[in-house]
Amino acid sequence: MLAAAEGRFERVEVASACHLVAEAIEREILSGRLRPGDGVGTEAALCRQFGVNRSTVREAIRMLEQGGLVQRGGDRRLYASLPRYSGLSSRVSRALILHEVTFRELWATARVLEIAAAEQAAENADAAAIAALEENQARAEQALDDPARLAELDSQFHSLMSKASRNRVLDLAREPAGLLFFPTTEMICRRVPEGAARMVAAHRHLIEALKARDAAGAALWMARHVADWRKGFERAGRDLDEPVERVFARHALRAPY
Amino acid sequence: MLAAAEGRFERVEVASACHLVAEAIEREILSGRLRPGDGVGTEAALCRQFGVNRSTVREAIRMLEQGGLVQRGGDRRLYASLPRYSGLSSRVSRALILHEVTFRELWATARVLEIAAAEQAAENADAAAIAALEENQARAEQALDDPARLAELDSQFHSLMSKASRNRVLDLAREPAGLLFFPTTEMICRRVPEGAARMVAAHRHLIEALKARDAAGAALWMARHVADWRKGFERAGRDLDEPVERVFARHALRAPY
DNA sequence: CATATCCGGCTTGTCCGACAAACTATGGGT
DNA sequence: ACCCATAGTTTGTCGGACAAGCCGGATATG
Repeated sequence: MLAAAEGRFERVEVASACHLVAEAIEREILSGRLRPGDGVGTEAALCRQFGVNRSTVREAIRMLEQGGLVQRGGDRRLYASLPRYSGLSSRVSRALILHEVTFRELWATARVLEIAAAEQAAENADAAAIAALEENQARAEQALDDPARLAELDSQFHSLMSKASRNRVLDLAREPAGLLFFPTTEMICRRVPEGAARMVAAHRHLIEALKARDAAGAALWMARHVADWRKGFERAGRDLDEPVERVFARHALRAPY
Repeated sequence: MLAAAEGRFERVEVASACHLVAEAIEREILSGRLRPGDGVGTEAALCRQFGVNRSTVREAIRMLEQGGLVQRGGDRRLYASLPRYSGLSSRVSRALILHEVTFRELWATARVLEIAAAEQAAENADAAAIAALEENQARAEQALDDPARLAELDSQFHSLMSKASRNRVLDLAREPAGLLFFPTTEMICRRVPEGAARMVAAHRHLIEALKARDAAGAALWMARHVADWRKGFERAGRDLDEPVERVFARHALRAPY
């Protein structure tokens, strides 16, 4: 049994050496004294500084590594680093799957996030971002009869749209849901023949709205696009209240850091 | 220098033993063969099964522990577990701070997420959730002249609202932004005298909208509430394009797992 | 018989020392 | 100035060790 946390007292702070070491290094980075890209020092040096064994230091490093605060360079050396968005997103996706959230929850959340991304992209997208979207669109038009490729391109389209919003908070909030949509979109394209055409049409209108700096138009077309996804999902005979399948963990599982 | 990832070839998969061990255990949990709460086995047992040294197993465990897939019980034994939302949120918040996102990004994202939470809470809140919000409101009305307490209650109010939406995806997407708002709200309450009154008034209207199952009303009042935050922020002489301060890391840093 | 106590085993956290493989740097030869 | 070999560093892993905490069972005691 896990220890019950039933009020009254706070858990007493029993900190093991490796946690203390990890926290010390973490503080150094969070406070800015260690800047991303700086070397953290060799394991032996850390042993000397903290006065603990190398095994202990290595356990601490493993923890920080998972948190993305520290990274091994190509030369295997330790460098302070910024937590990568992608790693965090896949971890959040994983958590969502394990908590068996339903497609309804996923869809309702993705809906507002995607619409917001489209709106803000219409306001903030630069030429490069729009060019990237158009290239994606060109590829999608070549792949109308390849559901797997199309689903991947759709996923990428939304990711590019989110980046185009130049809002990193929004981008990070959106990505976990995006990761979970990807596999389902493929299923929908496979089962609903007209889905592919509607998808690229919506993407086309979205790109036009971005070029025209038309936030309302972008929001409108994104709303339609997301509504289409839901209709396709239901037309494929699926129930929105199903939990997201465990199988999809494979996509979210890929390479955390 | 960090290794450049300059196209052409994918990184060759060079997996160290401890990563392989971690991935093996991770797969076991993601696939459902190990269910949350199940014991994972002692370190010695894992050594025997994988045929590696205990140090290696321990490094693998540290990684999984950080990911929340595995937890030490009160008896220090290893149990499979669900990643806790709170741990993930604080980590995302930390990443946002380190990436020096601006208040503008934060606000624009929180805006849509909070409004969506209010709408969905109006549709889905049960009696218990509404009662929790009312208790929070009662306390806030007692604390009108205590900015720190008020800011904490506001943060809690929005968290409760998000839980009331019964949408776990939305809740998880919203929380990181919420964690970063908390310290700033305190500053605003301190500098803008009328802020506190407007805040509890908005909360009151939100609760009424929830009781009336009035999604549009809830969205409207939440929009006003969030707009107020922004006005207060600007009236306090702050610029939306400032990055979120590092100092706030203290709040986001607390107890990851 | 019920209870209290003690002891031994198991498990974790940490330490020590060791070694192969990969990488760096240094210096020598051309 | 350039190339190569050699020595030194650093990481990843290993094997073994020990103290401290927890558990269960055996034992002593009322």
